[in-house]
Amino acid sequence: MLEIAVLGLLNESPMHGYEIRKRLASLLGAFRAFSYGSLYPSLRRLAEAGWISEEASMQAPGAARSRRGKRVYRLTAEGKEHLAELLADVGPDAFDEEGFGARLAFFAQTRSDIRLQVLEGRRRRVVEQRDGMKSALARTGERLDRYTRELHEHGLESVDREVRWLTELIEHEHSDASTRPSDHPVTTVKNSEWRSPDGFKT
Amino acid sequence: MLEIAVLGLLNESPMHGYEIRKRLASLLGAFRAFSYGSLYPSLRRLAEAGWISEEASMQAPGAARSRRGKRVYRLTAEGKEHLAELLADVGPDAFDEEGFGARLAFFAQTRSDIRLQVLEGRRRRVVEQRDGMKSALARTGERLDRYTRELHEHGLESVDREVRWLTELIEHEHSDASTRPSDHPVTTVKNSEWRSPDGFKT
DNA sequence: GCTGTCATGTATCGTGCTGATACATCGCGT
DNA sequence: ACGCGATGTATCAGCACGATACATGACAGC
Repeated sequence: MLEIAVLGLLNESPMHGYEIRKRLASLLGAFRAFSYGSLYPSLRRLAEAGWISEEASMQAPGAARSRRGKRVYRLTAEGKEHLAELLADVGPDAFDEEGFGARLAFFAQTRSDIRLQVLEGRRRRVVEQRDGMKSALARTGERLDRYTRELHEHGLESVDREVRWLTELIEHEHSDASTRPSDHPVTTVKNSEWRSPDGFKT
Repeated sequence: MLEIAVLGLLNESPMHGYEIRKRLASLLGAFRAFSYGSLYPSLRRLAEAGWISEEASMQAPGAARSRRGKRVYRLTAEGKEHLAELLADVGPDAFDEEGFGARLAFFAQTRSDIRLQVLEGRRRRVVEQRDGMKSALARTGERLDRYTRELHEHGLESVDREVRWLTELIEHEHSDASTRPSDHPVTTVKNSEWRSPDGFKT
């Protein structure tokens, strides 16, 4: 989601559109690279909503490295508030690829308990996906030709890797949270993977 | 790319839009799942281009007015030709995530030398991406906060895994070609099990 | 027999992103 | 003096998504 990414970036410092895109690319890595065709309309929407302000940047000859840009975008007070709400909103959007990546990129600005909720929600989602893929592969795996099966197996392994990665992140988060009370970083992961065989009701 | 996926599917047998979507989802796995909002317009485009034909499969006594009939889509001769061109076109589009996945899903219908070109082109692309990520991580890795670095490292490992996967596929392709220098030319896959256009429960 | 609800089936619409394209200026090497 | 790559803003057609609407057959439970 561009909205959260732009606001998160502008929370660190005001920027030009061009710089936003560069920082975005390096921040999200190959994960996602937005184009100007979506960035500029998004900036306009955010400005109309009042989350950011749009100032023409004057030329300061001797001053800092204020390059000769045309428009500088800055997070407003409302925008700061809105960003906090977005980062703290642990709805379904926070768990899909896009939303999770955007939130993870700004975890440094996120409360610890929210971080945990996001990680666990994402993990729940990916586990669900993995199990679906696994059973689909078990059902139809024999009938697939070699290449399609390879594609599915590679995808399954990727998702499986993501589950393990998220598990590590969660464990690390737990051990971080318990640096004070206990000297043992290994906190027992309770509630580990109770899998109801037929559905997902709490 | 929906175009190649739809044509590839219809090359096996005629289908309804609904079934196309289901088969597409199971064929591409979690790799990609197109929605009706893109599928139906795509079917219309393909029909206008003449690659597929659109037949109303009305059944039952038609006293019912205001009834939406089922539509069966079938690959035309031109469509078959066009599909062959698409599968054999080893342009840049064949090497990005979308194009490669669509082509791989129909590798069984693809010539062996084209398969190799697609695999090697994709591998070249992914290696390039991996090296870019690796050097970017080496340059800025120390300055990143823990979460962003985790995101980048996980992404790098994923891409690295894909490189190794592609390498294995390529090696296997080579050994296949050498163990079977000129085998009996497997022509069109005769499907012994045919699905009727009206429902697909076997 | 009546009702709910699930799978099947076709279709559209608003919103948003991509890739291409178009400008323009700056810094720098040659 | 000249080009050329990086900086910088902006638009557009095409395509995909997610939500939504409508409709029918099957099948279970009351």
